[in-house]
Amino acid sequence: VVKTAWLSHDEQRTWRAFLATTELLDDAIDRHLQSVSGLTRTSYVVLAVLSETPGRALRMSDLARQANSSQSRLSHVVARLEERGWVRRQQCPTDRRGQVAVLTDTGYDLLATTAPCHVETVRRLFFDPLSQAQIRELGVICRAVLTALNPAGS
Amino acid sequence: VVKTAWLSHDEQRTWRAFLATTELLDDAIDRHLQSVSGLTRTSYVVLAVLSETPGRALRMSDLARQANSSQSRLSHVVARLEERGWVRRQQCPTDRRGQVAVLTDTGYDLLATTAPCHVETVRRLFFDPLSQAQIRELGVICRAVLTALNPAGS
DNA sequence: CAAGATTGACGAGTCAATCTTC
DNA sequence: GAAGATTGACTCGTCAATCTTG
Repeated sequence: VVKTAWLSHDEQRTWRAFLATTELLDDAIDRHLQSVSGLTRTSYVVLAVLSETPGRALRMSDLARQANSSQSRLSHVVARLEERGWVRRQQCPTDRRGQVAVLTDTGYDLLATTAPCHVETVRRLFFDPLSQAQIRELGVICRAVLTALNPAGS
Repeated sequence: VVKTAWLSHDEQRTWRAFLATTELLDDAIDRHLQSVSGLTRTSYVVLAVLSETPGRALRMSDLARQANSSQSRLSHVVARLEERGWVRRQQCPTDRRGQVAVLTDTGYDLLATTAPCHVETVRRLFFDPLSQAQIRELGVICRAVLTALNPAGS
């Protein structure tokens, strides 16, 4: 019954390995981030993106794009981050529809504390098992999939 | 402040690309599965694993391992699948603590209908942008990460 | 009417607690 | 006491509806 353009043997194996890897890796990283900082992967990425932006501020829609998040997801996340005082929202001066999310000093401090620990986990779980060449090749592969996924480009 | 064993340039680029790829790919696949079958990626994988097992039945803990899921997650998922009549639970004959999840005929039919469509999506989003060599190399890379992630092996 | 952003209800996953059997 | 499995409360993300400004 299941035969319409089925996967080849290599594809099947790769797909299974990819699924398992992303699932287990995501779970492990989520658990670690949660335990050391109370942050979700999503909220960590939001803080990280803000911290790298000049002025540590971004419009909600730009932030959503750069954090690979939907607008509604971002709204919820930022609302939670604001409750805890890590982010603040302001009216956008040039567009009255817009809101600008600003990383607070407290938020920056939290990120500065969390980041090294997080990076260490990423390195241990993800990079240590790979060679330099594999890391570069994986980058090429991901960007190829990304380009196809996101015709608009980022 | 953020300088403890930071990532190299290549690592940074690869990590960002990997994050974006998995996030966007997962979202796209979830949305597609949901729209054509009402299934989650998790529940789809559960049904798929069962369908490939002789007897279309597995103990909960084995099913959890093979579906890369926690026990509690699996309990919730199977409860939902059972409500809709796609899976049924039975006492394990050899261990009175155990439960066996069994794929029903209705569940199998649903999977048989959904699978080709899902595979088509996976092929289009994931495999089409990649060469044969890249697919094999990605498999090698994922298995290397997996091995490090899961010392017990599966 | 389209774009930016938010909200509320609902579905799904996590954690800790619990129950049963080994 | 540990393993198999479940449950309930809580958090997070999605979708559709809504509101406001362009």
